Amino acid sequence: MKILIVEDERHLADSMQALLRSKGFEVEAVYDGEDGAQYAELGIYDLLILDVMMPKINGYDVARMVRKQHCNTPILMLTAKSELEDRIEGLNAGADYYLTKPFDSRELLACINAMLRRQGTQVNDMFFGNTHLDLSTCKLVCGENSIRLSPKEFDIMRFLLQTGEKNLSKETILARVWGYNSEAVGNHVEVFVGFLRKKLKAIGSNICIEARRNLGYHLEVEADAEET
Amino acid sequence: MKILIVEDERHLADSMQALLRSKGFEVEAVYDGEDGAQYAELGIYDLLILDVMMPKINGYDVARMVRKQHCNTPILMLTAKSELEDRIEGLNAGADYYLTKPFDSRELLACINAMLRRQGTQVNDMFFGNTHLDLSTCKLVCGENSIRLSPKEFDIMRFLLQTGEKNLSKETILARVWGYNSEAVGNHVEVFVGFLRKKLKAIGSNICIEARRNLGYHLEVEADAEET
DNA sequence: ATAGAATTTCAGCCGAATTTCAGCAATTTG
DNA sequence: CAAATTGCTGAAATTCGGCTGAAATTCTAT
Repeated sequence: MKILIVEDERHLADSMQALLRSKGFEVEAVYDGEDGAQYAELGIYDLLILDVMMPKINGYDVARMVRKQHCNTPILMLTAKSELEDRIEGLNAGADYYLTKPFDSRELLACINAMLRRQGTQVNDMFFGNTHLDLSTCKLVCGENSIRLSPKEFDIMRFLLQTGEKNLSKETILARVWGYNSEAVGNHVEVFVGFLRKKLKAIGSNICIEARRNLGYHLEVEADAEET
Repeated sequence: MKILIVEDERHLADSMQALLRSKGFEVEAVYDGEDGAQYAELGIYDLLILDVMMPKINGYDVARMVRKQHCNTPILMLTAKSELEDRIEGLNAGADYYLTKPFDSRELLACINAMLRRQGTQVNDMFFGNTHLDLSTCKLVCGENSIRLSPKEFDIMRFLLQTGEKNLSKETILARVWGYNSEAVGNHVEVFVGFLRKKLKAIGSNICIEARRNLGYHLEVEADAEET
């Protein structure tokens, strides 16, 4: 579960980061709107926390930019301003929730949980076709059979399950699994997709990882009954 | 878009109902928690607006009951209480948003829109005749049949569907699909139009790609049996 | 240190997507 | 009607991204 914090008050950013880490989230933080927009648009986060008043680009505009990229990661907006107009502007800019500073950490957690719950980000197992991924043991399970996934295999499989039939580009997978600016290249993804396909087959899964040339990968249930 | 209001203050319920109706929503209202739970569990609404303090069953419990039925309609909770603990309880009970009374009608609309926006499965399809193009899977669909389009086929088909019956010149298609200054020539378009015609036929579509000598292409619905 | 697992690297292959082309069909023009 | 132009089509050729197996390297736990 990956969360991006965009907040220029270092102190607040750090304490939120610590709080969320302690709850088991992966957290990254950046400190101005420009970086925020750039990272957010990668589409690799499960949740964005945006401050409104920030250097370079304000939170409303970051939200609008992100939405314009057809990236619909849930957005929690934070602000010291509690004026009605601000809340409305935030929501209309694409935010999903609006929290006024100062806020209680329990409230932050409650609304983060509400948003993730809504987004359908699974906490236990993720299902697709006749198969599911056990998040606590990192195993792919299909009926009686199961097989262990290596860390990277697991990350990729989870990401694929999250987006299901929607397309995931290699670049997005690289950014999420190998990190924003790593050396890794497309072939890495190809190799791991190969590993996953082999393992899916080994347990008799009907999940296919389909490639769309130049676009990326997505899942499908093997049953293709479409011909002339 | 169907909304259920559960609110015991008649006056407020009525004015919300009027407001939302004026914005084009279908709205129903009930006036206590028991009715609320019963209606909500039908699972036919796109959004629930729940008051917290109500006769018979309070809003938190209605939310919990609804969620327990695996009904995950988005819930907007309304309350006069603005205490931290209440907000947290509401969110943890399954609410998606918490609005404090009295609220501004514009804020109500903004957050309803935000919730519906999130809920909305953004399935982008383009229709023509008996056929549609699924933009997320790049498939042409006609009734039970569907067929995958290659990237260039997809681009051209989408462009044609966009302009529909209006004429599209080969040059325009070349500029759009192959790029402003590419080597591609008219025959490229002809070949791909051929591919598309074959695929349209294969799925039993009634869409025709008609050519107008020296002008270009446009779509038409196949008009059978009208000859002399 | 060592075995075993996980990841990276790489070269060659494969096939879908695209391009090319030649010949035929249809339409227009003189 | 014949000539000229434009559009259609099937088949062959080409290209390029994605796939694969094997070897090399790095990581991890004992």
